[in-house]
Amino acid sequence: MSYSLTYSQAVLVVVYVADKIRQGFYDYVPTRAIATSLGIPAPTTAKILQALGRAGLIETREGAKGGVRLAVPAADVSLRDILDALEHKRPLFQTHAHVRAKGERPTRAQAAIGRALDGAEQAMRAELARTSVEDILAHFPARPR
Amino acid sequence: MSYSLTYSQAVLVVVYVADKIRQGFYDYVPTRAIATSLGIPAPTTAKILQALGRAGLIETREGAKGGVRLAVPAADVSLRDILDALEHKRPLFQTHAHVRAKGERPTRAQAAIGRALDGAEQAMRAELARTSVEDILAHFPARPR
DNA sequence: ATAACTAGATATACAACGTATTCAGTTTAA
DNA sequence: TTAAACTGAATACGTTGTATATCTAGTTAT
Repeated sequence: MSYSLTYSQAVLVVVYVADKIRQGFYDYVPTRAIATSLGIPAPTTAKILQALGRAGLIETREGAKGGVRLAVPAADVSLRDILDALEHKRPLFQTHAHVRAKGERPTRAQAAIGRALDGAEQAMRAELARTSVEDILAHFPARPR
Repeated sequence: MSYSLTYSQAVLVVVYVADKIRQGFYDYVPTRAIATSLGIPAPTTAKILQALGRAGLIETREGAKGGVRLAVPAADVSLRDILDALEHKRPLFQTHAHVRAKGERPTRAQAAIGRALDGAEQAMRAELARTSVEDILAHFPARPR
């Protein structure tokens, strides 16, 4: 199992939008332009952008010359922010919800397992928080060749 | 999205089997006994055990008085071992496979994103590797009350 | 008025998951 | 030898989530 493809696409979208600013384009970027450039279907792109907008990572403008642009500086957007925008802090591991063990021993085991899995998830989230969109941008030049 | 419920169940299963040994029961434990005690459907339990068996974490015995038992000491089984047995090292994040961005800039962005996501996954896996089944067992007493 | 945009809702196909059932083979005990 | 207790394997089914497509409605600039 894995995180949805949409998350990776969302990161790419945010990076693309941030890159536009870095290249000196400060206008709103239309959804369709993003979709075309990144090879992501427009409806999917729109959905991603809506989630990012609701999370306050981008701002949108309706109407002609509308589109999206970054609402916060690229350095202030971490991969974790994007994950939360898409996944709404949904837990990575399913622990207590549906396992109906009988007896105290398995129940205590479950609690211990749950804590360990939580720890692993927090480790991952902490690592994601360490990487900002600006860090990604740093891997290629600001100016197109 | 999340890891399958099956993974959490698998951990619980391994802990249960290890706990049996700790309680002085060295016989093979039948699948059905595990399923009943843990409230996991028998076919699901069987599938989990098959995966664990293929990974060498447990050994199985067919026939009457058959069942499963731990193939390695509980201290040598980490939560990561169990994850790999169930998920076969499938990546947590979908990165390169289906995003068909056009141009070098998005492609380089993708590579950078992929590396960052890999790092996050490795952080999680490292954390899982730090917890053994014995660590889980340590959270409750060896002897039943 | 028209074109270019987002927002929202609905629909569809597909994959994955969890569970159930059936059959076949193995092993032990009586 | 037979029956019971077990695992292994295959198949089926229902549910859920995901990705994509389509359509309608509203907004904004020219």
